[in-house]
Amino acid sequence: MAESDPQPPSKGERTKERIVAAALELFRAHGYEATTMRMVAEAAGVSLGNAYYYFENKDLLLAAFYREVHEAHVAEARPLLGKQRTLHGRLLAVLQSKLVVIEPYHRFSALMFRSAADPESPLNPFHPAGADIAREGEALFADALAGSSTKVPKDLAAELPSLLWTYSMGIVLYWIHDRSPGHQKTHALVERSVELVASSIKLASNPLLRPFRRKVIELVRDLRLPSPG
Amino acid sequence: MAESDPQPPSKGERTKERIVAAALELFRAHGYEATTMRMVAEAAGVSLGNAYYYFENKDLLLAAFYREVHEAHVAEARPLLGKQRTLHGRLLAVLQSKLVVIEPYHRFSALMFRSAADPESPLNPFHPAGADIAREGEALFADALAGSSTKVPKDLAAELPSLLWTYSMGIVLYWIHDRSPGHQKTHALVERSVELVASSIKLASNPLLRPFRRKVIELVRDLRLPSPG
DNA sequence: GTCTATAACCGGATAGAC
DNA sequence: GTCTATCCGGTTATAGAC
Repeated sequence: MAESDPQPPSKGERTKERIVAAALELFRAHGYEATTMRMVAEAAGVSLGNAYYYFENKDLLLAAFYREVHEAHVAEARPLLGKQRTLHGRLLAVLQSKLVVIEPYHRFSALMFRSAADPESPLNPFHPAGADIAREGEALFADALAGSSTKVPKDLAAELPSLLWTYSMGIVLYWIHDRSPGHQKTHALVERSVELVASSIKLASNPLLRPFRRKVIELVRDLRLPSPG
Repeated sequence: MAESDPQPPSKGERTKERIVAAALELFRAHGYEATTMRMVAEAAGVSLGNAYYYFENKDLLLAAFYREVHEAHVAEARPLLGKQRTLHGRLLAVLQSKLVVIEPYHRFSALMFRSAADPESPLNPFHPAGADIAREGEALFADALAGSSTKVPKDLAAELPSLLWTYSMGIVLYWIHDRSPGHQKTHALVERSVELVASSIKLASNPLLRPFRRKVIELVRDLRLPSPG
């Protein structure tokens, strides 16, 4: 997204692009498991071995897919953020747009978590290949926060983006298991939990709770796991 | 554990037992991925096809493994609970004993999450095969709570076991990604977060926070996803 | 009908030639 | 960079034994 490519794409780059495109289309049509590397290779017009030359394993293709989903989320959320000034409204915009964007992929979104939880997987936020998306996700929450009318103490503001991103991952995990029609339970969860989160953030500024707040912030700060960047 | 088996084990039951035993030993020695079904079958003295007669898939063997780990956890935690009366001390006992028990399996514990996040997997808490362990985990926290000197309002007490269990899963997820020597970061997280959790529970009884507390409790109660039981 | 075995399938991944 | 051939392991089909 933020890349500028002055060079024309080399042959290899174009082949790689074809493979990604084929994979994304097949993932959308059949889901991840049902899409075989052989299918991807054939659809891209390359041999199986050649596909593996570009993508060490199938998960890395999935990472490309998640990048696309993430970018669709940003594209969906930005304009909505333009219309909201309250913290509550802005968080709601980010989360609801997320649900809208991922909705078509419910059947295989579990994979995101399968991989996100696995330290070896390129999709987990502590793996180089997955770290970008996680950081950009945090950036979106940083925006939501920065543009809001709610004043947040500095020390808290520094930690909130990653906390909110973690919270949003929790929502997605709930959504994955949500079998209610139209995933209405998840939508209810978003509406109601966003309210609580927004209240909590305001509550956290209350002087009475200051010692407690400090402890939480210090905990989060001290124990953040190193990212591979 | 709570089963009484008046019948002597049938031939099939003994075979099944041999397969589990072989699998657990191999898992411990080589990890999950490196253990093939063919190895398990051979170690158990049965054919590959026969192993699949007893265990539809490899994940179900892993479920047996997690059951064993869970029971070791209970065995470790119970006596410690006998010595602690404060909520803080009791929660600490449950969580620290958990870390002790799972320590040998760090390299392949990620699998628990891979599966726990996957709605199709027998290991996730919403799947019948995994639900037992989750419920027993909650029961352990219910005990920790019930035996403590801290008074907890009834409505909160009803929700706390599952909330605490979820919290403990969060700790395990952190532990999985923790690369610090001796997983000292996770130990620090446990010590410090238990303190915060215990304070939060006390805080939640504060009349000033009552409306907030009610909202959280109602949210949790209304949006609990149905378990397959 | 409960159990066991052999052979095969399928798909992710790799080796090595061109 | 690209291919073909092959490996390897989870899983299944199926036939027969107890």
